[in-house]
Amino acid sequence: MSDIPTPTLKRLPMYYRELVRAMQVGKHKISSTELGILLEIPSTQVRKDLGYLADQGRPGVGYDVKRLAATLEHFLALSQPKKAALAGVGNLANALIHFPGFQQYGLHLTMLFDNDPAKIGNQIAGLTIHAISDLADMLMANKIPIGIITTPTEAAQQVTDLMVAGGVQSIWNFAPITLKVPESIFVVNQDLSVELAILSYRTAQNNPSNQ
Amino acid sequence: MSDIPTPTLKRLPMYYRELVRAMQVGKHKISSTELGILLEIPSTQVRKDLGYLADQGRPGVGYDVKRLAATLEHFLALSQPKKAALAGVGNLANALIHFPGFQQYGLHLTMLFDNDPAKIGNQIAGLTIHAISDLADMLMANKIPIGIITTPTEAAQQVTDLMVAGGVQSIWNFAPITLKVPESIFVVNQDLSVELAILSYRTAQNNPSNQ
DNA sequence: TAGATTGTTAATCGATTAACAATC
DNA sequence: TAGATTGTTAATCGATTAACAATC
Repeated sequence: MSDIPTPTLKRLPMYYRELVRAMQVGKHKISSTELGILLEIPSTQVRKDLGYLADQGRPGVGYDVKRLAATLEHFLALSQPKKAALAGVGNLANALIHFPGFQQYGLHLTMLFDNDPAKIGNQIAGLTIHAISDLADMLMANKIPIGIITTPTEAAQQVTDLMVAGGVQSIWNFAPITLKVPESIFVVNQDLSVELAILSYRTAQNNPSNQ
Repeated sequence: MSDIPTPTLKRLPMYYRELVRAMQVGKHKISSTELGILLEIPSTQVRKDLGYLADQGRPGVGYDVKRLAATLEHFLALSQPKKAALAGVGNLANALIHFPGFQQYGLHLTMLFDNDPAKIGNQIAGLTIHAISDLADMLMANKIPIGIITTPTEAAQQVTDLMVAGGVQSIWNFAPITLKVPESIFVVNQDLSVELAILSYRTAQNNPSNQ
């Protein structure tokens, strides 16, 4: 779809983050070397990455902090409001509902779903919890483009199918399962246990046998 | 340190996950093609990845599910208990404390820290919340190899320094910041807002102007 | 002008994929 | 034996890094 390399795409939000920070301390110009030091990335790669954007630095001077931040904000569509619905209202959902990053990145969590009768009808942070059986219809009716899955693994595929039927374009999946979706749907897998396993491996490596 | 490629390392826990699932349904043998279909990975890559392990498949037959699972469990050190301490007891911490993956992957959350006097001394899931000022000493005294950072961004570097002083070997960082640590410390950055930004970008791509 | 820094081309590096002989 | 599947070598692909002329 796009021809920007995935590794580059993942670094763009990090540049954005540092630019926002630079703005906050009143910095006007920043060089690829400075950005590189902040993020532990070679300056060549910073320049290459930023080359994918419409913005341009000035030789001998660097990049205009404010303008580059605005370019990234636009490129990543961060200020374009995007509605999201979440299914599976447990502890993780609760953390996400209160996650400040959502507002910051233009995601508006507007609907919650669960299949536990004890939860349906309750409110969290001003949002009512609806029945999973209403998911597809409500998503369709409200044109929600993003689904977030924080259900148990067993329910994840079924909920995915409902979200797809409801017309979502992207899914943020926290369940440890490879979801089957039509090709046009974009899925971000956020499987915390993959990271846990790597942490386990690296820690044991330093520490071959004990504790 | 190790010579296993990072992309391979990230796929190993996924193979493990599917093997556990296969065991649960009583499957004894599995081929690289089957694993590949489950995870949407070419079978060649599956074989290449599994080639880094001590286990061997049998031509014409496939891999022994139980044995391969055990090999992975050992390789990733999942059954080797590893103590972890967490700093910053907010909503995200609460989700992690109740995350079932921890037990499953051998991580034992044994200590919580916060600097809010209203929280210090309280218990969550049987764990007492301690003062940040005690962090380094308590980690050192209890030989905790893993630190988890769920503090606000502003506190993350300071808490990191204390964890490093306390002797941790690995850090799981949920704050959106590139931590400065000695080279020997392994850091997993779990910045949810990076994924949010990518979700924002891909969703807007499908949907150039609205919602 | 001298020094700094960009954008970009070419070289390098490393991971993925294709192909296939060996094995069950 | 015929069919299936492995492990591995070689080819391909794509990302990172080095180098440097152009620009401020």
